[in-house]
Amino acid sequence: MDEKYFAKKIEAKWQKIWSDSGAFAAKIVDDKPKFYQLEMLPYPSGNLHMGHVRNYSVGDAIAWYKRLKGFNVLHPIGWDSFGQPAEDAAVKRGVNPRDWTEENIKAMRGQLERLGLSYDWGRQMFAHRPDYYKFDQWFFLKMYDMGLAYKKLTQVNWCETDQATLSNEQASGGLCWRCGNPVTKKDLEQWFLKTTAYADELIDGLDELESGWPQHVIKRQRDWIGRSEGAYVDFAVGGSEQEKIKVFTTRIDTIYGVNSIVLAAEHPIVDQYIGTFSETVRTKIEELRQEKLKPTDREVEIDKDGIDTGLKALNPFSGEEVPVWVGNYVMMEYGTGAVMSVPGHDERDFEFASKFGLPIRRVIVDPDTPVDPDAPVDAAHYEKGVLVQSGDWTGLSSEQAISDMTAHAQARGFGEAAKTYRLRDWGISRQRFWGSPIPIIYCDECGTVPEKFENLPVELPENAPITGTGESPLAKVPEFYEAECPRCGGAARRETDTMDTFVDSSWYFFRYTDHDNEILPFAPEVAEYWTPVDQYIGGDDHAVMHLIYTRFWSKVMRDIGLVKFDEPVKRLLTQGMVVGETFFDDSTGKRVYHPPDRVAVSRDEKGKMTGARASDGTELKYAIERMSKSKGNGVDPDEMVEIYGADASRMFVLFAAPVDHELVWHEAGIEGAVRFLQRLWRFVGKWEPSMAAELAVLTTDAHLSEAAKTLRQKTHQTIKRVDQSLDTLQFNTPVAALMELLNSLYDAKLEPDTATAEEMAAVKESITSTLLMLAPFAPHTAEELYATVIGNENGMIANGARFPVFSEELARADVIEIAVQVNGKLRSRIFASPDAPNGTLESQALADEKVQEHIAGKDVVKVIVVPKRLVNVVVRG
RNA sequence: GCCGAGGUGGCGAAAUUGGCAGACGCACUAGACUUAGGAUCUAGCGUCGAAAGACGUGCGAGUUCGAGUCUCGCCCUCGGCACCA
Repeated sequence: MDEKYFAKKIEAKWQKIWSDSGAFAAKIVDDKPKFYQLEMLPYPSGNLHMGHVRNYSVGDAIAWYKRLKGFNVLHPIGWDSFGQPAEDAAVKRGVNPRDWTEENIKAMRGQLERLGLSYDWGRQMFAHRPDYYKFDQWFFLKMYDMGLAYKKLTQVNWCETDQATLSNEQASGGLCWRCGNPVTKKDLEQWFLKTTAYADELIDGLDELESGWPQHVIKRQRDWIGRSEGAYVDFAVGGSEQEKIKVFTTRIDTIYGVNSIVLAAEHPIVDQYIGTFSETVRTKIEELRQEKLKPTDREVEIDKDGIDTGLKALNPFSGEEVPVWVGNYVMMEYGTGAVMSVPGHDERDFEFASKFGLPIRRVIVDPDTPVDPDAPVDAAHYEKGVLVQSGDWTGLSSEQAISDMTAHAQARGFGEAAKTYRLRDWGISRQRFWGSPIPIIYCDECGTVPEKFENLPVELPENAPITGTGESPLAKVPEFYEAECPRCGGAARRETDTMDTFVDSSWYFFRYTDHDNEILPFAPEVAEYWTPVDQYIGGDDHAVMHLIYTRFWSKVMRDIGLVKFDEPVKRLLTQGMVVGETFFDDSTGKRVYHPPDRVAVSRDEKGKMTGARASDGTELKYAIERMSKSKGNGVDPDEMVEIYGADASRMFVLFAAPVDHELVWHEAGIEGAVRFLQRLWRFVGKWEPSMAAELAVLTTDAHLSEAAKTLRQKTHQTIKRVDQSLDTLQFNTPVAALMELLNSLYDAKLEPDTATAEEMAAVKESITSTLLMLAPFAPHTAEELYATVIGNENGMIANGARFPVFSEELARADVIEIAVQVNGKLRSRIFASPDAPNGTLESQALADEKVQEHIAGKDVVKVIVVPKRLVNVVVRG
């Protein structure tokens, strides 16, 4: 072996060996349990960033660990290769999106390969290739048949910057998920997938995921679906029996407090009666409608606004007539677009009523603090309580009233129990070229007709005029849109919108199991072996986008009969962001990343940074920001691999912070990982010549020197720690444990030329264990050294090596240190056997010199002994 | 405003789940080796103190023989949501 650790050389060597031998190609086998390890697939932008490196290093560590633990591991990778950046590139540089994408994939695959990730490259999927998107279309047609895909005219979320439609999930928070700019609304006809059909299942299924998914993701999904239980109540309007306004309320118990009905400006009743409204009212309504189209500014609280239409509605409970208003705070998209306004018990209604001087009545009181029901209402009291001024229901508790009044409304036919959801159907139409065409044809004779399954895929044309102005480029390509009606054979027009790229990622990981199937997206029996995904890893920015869509898709696949389970991902891990240190010039805002040659950092004697200057002497400020090219604080993974090696880069990323924490990239930190690998390399190099020969296998009761015995104990303690950590998805602590073990190997102070045969065997056992445990973090180095130590060139994978087995007996120390406290304060330490009886420990502690000093002249009240840990002497006086 | 997560050395963090706070690493300090060091090795490194020792996990209380960990109250930071009836 080389004297020096030369990362590039061994990395290239092992990458070739793995690739040539098909080491990571997955096959269905009977004699091992399967493990499906998956990471969120990359968008082929052309450049890998450190976030990818983190994501994939974690995934690879698990894949390696599971392989060494005897699992049959499937660890695939593919490309989320449809999407807007390809079109942006086409607009900006006139390149063909397809060529641009293919080239990027090639470049990024190279980057991934240089990291030595253990993927089964043979199973790659490419979203932009017809053999894949054919099945997006296949699924679409299935959903169309099932009534789960439909078209309607609605206000869609529209991003002016990107000139693109967004789903609700992609416009969450009123900001575009891609560019972060505020979202506006636009009227557009578009195709929807009925995610709401599975709303209850999507929410209830979260219970099953509690044990394997991060809590915050579950919480966000639950909030996003936003189920709320209450009742619909009909208010007759315009003095007619037939015309009704249906409201949704969760507080039917407050219905005697209704002072008005408030409608969203877009409510159909408004249009129906618009002719009867005064000019002033019509103008105001138009104004309110326009306001809603504007982008939402989150910082500014919107003032309540509205107008009395002059219409009257009848409260079916009280028989009271109340005015019908239009209000800007009522959303057409939620509930029924109409609310019963109860200012006494709802904050928003209170604000509205206060502003317009509408009457406010109290109908709920707190039974414990009696108030005069007629006293003026100072604020909205939304707490539940006991009903007052509520006809026959007066005196009931809110809970009782809710159930009784709902039943009453139902019996009389003017209401019913209802559930509403915040979740809305998924709008998938995109006026884009670079996506999967929606397989629908419009025929003048037959109307909307689905394409025939046998005509799939509906292929994208070679070229289209891409302008980035918001219309679908496909609408300008006659060869594409001119079609034959699948029903009557007449001339017809093809749908020119393409699907949201989130469609591709909703089912891609099933395709890996059977990636070249031409008939079906995948064969159910093949998927049955590999799926569901055992461990999924990605950023939590997808908590409500991709991760809701893919759950929805699985439920549809189950109903089609492709899979048998409800939830596609058993365990989910969300890794934290990788952020960069930036130095910037406060006056110009110009940012500089921190390679030491460009920024001079001054520190005090403790190492704390006191200031920073650019090379020209300007004083710089320090900040931590999301890594990005525009901020100039990005780190190029290729450069890291070039300088430090893939193993050190990967190891550092795992070691530097817990996976779910944000990771601040410090160039210096990576050197620690390099030093560790070099130290290990030197140690193995020193011992390797004497270990090439077969050494005796150590038995459990081998008679060992003190040094060798201690080493063996440490080795086994480390095996336990590393095994447990990896099993519970911790990666920083096992790396630390391996560093400790290497420190112990050095501390043992054994030398090859003086060591006994037993000591040599103990060192060898320790080293082999270290290398096997290192493989998940630094596989190339581990393989290379392992091959050297065991004298077999093929390495771990080829030899079917297994994770070292922990032995409780060997991990146990003969003598352990036990803390001795007096009144809870640490006073001394004693040494004892780990299984010394409590009585022995007690008397040993009491006899201790320092303890004696502290208890002299006092009464020993009691002595608490915690086996293997401490003795606490409690004294008084 | 509502919901969630979290405050531990100069920094990233550990802490066997109520039992020796600060493992491991970075940075820093001193020394050795060296033609050289941004290599390697040795030692030091929570605060105060010469030492003995005292204090120390955001702040204040409580439970306990014992609290970073449990309970209550407050402060701060970071995320998510935004009139969801």
